[in-house]
Amino acid sequence: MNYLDKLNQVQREAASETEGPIMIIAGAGSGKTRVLTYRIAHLLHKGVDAFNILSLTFTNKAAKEMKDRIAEIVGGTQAQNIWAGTFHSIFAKILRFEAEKIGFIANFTIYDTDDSKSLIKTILKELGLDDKIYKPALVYNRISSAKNNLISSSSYINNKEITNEDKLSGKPRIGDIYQLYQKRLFKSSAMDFDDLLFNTNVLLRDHPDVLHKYQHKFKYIMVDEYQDTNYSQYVIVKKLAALNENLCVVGDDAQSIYAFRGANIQNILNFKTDYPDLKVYKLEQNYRSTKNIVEAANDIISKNKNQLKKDVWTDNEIGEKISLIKAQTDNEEGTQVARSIFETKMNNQISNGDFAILYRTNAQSRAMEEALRKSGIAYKIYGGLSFYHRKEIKDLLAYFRLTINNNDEEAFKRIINYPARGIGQTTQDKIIMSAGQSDRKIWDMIENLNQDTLGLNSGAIGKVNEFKETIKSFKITIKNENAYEAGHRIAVSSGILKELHSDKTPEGISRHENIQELLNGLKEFSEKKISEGGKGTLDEFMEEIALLTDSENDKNNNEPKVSLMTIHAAKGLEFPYVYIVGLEENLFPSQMSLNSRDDLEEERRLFYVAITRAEKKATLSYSTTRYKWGNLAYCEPSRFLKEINEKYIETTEKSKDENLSNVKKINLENNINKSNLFNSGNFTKVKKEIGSDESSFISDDLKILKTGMNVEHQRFGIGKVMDLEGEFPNKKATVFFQNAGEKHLLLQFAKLKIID
DNA sequence: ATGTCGCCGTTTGAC
DNA sequence: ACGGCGACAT
Repeated sequence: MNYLDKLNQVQREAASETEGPIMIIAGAGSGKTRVLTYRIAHLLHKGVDAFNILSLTFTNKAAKEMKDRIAEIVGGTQAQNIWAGTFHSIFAKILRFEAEKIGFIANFTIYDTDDSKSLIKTILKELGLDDKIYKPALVYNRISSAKNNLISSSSYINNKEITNEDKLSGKPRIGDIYQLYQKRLFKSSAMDFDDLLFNTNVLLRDHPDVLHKYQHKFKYIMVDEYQDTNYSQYVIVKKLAALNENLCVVGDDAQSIYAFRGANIQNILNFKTDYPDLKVYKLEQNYRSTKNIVEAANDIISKNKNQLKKDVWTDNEIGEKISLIKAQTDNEEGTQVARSIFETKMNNQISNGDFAILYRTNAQSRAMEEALRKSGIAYKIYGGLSFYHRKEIKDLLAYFRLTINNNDEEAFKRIINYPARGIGQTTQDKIIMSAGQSDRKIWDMIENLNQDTLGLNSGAIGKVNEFKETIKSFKITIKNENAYEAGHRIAVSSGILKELHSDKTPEGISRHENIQELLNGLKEFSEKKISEGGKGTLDEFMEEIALLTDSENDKNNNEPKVSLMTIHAAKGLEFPYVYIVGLEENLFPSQMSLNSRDDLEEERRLFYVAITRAEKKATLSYSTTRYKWGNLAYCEPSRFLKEINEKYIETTEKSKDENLSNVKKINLENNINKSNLFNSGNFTKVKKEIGSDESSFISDDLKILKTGMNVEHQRFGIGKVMDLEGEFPNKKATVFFQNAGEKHLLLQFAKLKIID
């Protein structure tokens, strides 16, 4: 049987049109992965060498799955030779290979976001800038977005428009920070995530021979999720494809959800201008979901102004309507979702693996997790604080990093005094600051401490020298031993294992277990590499894990589990039953997105992505209250709920009763009784709600307060009471409080002092 | 130099 | 609720 027979007409055309520039606009669930897979299989079948194919995917997991499926179709091991992976991993590989061309060493370190922010903090300290004004996260974003638009630090500083913006926002020195930041990265032989793309651009721009080499190598290029590429990625692709122009991009503007990190929807829209003889295919038939889901999703996305015309439809059954769950608290939301999963599972005889719970922010996972655990439902959380971001793991990895790359400043800072070896802040500052202000690299300083005039006492010098010798001995270790042996030795000799072993708190034990797990991972890695005829060194291990994300690190555990993840992480995945939780204003859509139409439209696309993950049924839920920053917050149902036509939503007697528009709001102004027992200057008490452990306002408390009253809040200081609103019959109420031009929602009464 | 306490800001998303 | 950080004590 011909493998192309498994595709519909348009899919087949798109898959078999192998030459020239092609754009595939693929609606949700329209089988784009399938098309890409068959397209590559088709190329191989036609005799194209696997080494000439470059496939850029959104996750490494997607790349791996694609390779496996291609191998199934065409057979043989050729599929493994395809260059497939994320932009970051593919170009990191190329950059290591070509490192010396741009002045780097091949085993440069890749800084993650934490490292980058930490470096920014160091620089702020050196420049004497206030990190309250120059918030590291903000500075990082600013630098990141410059890099993603291929603006170097010098062009940043020379760009009037940009520097004016910074001046207006009261942060005129961001350009200087950027410049210093790059200098420090370079001195540390390190690149951050954005540098992997930026420096690839530098490499291809300044070294025509290298460009030619890869243009010839990558005769066929495919880019998945093209709507989420940024300018820097766009230029790379454009350059690489310039010779053969066998470029196929696949995307869906309706699923563009990464504008916040520089993704540029224009990349799709401009594609036609770049390639006039472009062929465009639209995949509009959805194979994934029921009619109900497809139509509801269309309904949602139609509220967006900016989009390409597309008509997604399906031949599938009508299916079940969307259910709505209303809860009183975030914990109850979890309980109801867990109960619904349990019931659905029983009624349909299906497994945990058929369910996913999707949320807007990682913080929401907690309530879901608890409820599932109580119900005895197996689950797995994807994303969040990934394994490799845990402190203890980063600590041990920092030893690996510093051993491999002695100039890795962030790794150095992390472990120079961990476990404690008597090298205090003062000593560290002297070393790092003077290395920072001179042109010398960290390791150069360390190697020549004795002759230095850093003003260190002999005790400190001795201790640092001891540390230096330790790292030097590790260098020999990693040359002679495989990743596991070396890793284990370092974990022991560094004192990390001992340090954690002596910590008998539950956290300490868990940290110790994590280290053991990392060592197990090293063992697996070494054994696998050795069985493949390689060495399985620690260097290789570090290269592989630097760009891994948690979802790609899936343990091959066969027990089916409910998947918990953010909607962003769910991109590209599908599940029979999908629960989208926390559909509340200021949560989804996120509060941060309410300022601009573009941001709100991105949130709406995110909702679209969420709902189109569902095959059989989508369930939406929201809660009327939720803990936020340890306080109870009152929540309104999300505007997105109202945007779905009611005909797609299941209305039971119960939910009719609690209809969205029915959320009662009573202004308590007229309920306030002036002749209350209240005495000025007192702290009111936290009242307990019956049947729950929440502390919150109840209407009796509210009788004391009146709009316009001056009150002192422990956190926010002195301000005025602005609004009082409550919801009966729950007798809960919300107090808005204004001070210093900011409006706060007060959630806890405990620390409120009434002044007059 | 190290450890403890209380205050502060934090949370959109992630290669 | 929680982690990071500065202030302060040991």
